Amino acid sequence: MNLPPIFVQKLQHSNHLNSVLALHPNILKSGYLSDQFTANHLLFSYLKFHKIKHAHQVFKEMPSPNVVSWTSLIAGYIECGAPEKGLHLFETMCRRSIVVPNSFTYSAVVNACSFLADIQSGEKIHARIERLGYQSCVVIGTALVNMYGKSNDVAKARRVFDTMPYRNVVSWSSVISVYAQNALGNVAIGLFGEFIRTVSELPNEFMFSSIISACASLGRLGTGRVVHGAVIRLGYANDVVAGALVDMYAKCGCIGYSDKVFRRIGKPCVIPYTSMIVASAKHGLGKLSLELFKEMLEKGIRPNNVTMIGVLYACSHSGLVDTGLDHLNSMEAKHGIEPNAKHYTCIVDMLGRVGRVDEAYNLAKNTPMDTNDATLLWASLLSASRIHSRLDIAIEAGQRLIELNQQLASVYVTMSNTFASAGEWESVHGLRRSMKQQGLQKEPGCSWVEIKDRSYVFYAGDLSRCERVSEVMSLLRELEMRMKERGHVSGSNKGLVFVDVEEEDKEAIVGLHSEKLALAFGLISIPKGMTIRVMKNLRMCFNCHEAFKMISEIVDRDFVVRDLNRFHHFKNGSCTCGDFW
DNA sequence: TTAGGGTTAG
Repeated sequence: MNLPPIFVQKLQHSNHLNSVLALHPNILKSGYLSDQFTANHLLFSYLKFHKIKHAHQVFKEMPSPNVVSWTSLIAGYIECGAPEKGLHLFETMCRRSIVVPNSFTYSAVVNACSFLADIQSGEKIHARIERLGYQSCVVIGTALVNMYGKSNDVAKARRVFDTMPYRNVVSWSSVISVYAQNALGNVAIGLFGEFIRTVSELPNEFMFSSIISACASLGRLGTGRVVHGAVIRLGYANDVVAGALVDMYAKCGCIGYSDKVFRRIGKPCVIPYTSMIVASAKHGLGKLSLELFKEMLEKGIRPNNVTMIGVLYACSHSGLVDTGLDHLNSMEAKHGIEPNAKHYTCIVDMLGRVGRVDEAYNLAKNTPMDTNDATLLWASLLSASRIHSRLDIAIEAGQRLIELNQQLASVYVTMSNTFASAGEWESVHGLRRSMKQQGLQKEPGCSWVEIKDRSYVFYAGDLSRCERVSEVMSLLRELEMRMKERGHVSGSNKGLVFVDVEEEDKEAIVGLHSEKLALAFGLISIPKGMTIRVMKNLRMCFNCHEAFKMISEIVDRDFVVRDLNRFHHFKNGSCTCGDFW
């Protein structure tokens, strides 16, 4: 039996960076850096400890790095969060033409393009992969599916997947996550079913996480519970799946289940904590969010920038303005997290809600950001300005959004509504003309809810497509009556009336009703990219937690989904488990 | 004989 060289054995058994650091000069002195196998092990040992500079030093010290050395270093740069450097290194490798990239190199490079969402480079590399015939490699195919998905080109991702000669559970997970991440949860769920029916492999944690996330975005509680059952039966219990479940139950209105799932995690890491912080915040339980945040800090779990978004979001949605400002101002000193545009957007939103529109505006003006962040921030400020009748700031926010060329139809509608509430009809008509000239049409707001495997869809301003209209209307009347009893009159409807510029004469309040209804059933659908509208109108009218309490008094218990039969799909009819908990 | 693909929270 051939044993690996002695240094390699030692490197393989190094569990601490110090032992690698100690071996390095010995390897150098003994001349073993010219042995590619040993040098590559040294390089890789540094990468295991995320020491990219040390790894690069080894690479430079090697007299003749081979394809493994180049590929390891490229992958190392991607791993440590510098994919652009990985890509640059690949270009150098090709330019020098001494070492030829292989399939391992190409999979790493495609991965770099995924992280950068750089579809231009990705497509060029894809073309080279095809020329070289590497496209039939399952790892490269899967990496390409992921790359197109991360660049939001779902069609191309699917085309690659469909032409793969061999696919495994990783390839299926990848294509399912592409749909889940691109607001096409129904397709993701359909593909999951196809995988279960046609592939003999079992789904794994990656696949389950994506599918649970798809259920969350669609508000598909029934499917989500069935998937949860499968997760339990297959014994999967990692933080990522648990975090996805916490999020799914919260988005489906079941914060109690979120809490149960969360509390069953032995040692939750930062992600489930963040899920639970956000979940509580969305249900109006800001104080619980802050308690959870304190708890995780006490356990020594370090928050990241998303956790801080959750904390600020919690303050914002529970009116804890001063606490929110304190967290913003201390997050860098206390947790080493520099506030970014998303954090400032939470704060602008928080100030805007309580009517501190000038402060919100000053903050918005002075925050540097990219187009996506700017769109969220100015849209939030526009909405707050409308609610608080600040025509001056609404005009500026609207202009900024028009300059950004984002959400134009929404901007025109909100601006028009703001002018309408101020009685400035000339401007309202001007905006309507402008919309017509540009051919802008606002897509109607849409909410949906899944009850016993059936989806009920509600369009703003249009009840004709809504099933069970009379039941819906009677529930709404009762809900509104109770809201009024509890003081949720919401400023003589000023902030609540939803006027569609194209349909101004219709009964405008209907649009709002349909959205309230989705909440009434305890289910808020939040597909990526579509969310905000639904939430925005809701949040202006009442506190979600309060609503859930009221709804549980009104809604028939029959609406709770208890059917777990679809377990059978996963276990050939041998399921006997009737209780999730 | 070292190196490669898929997940969650905003």
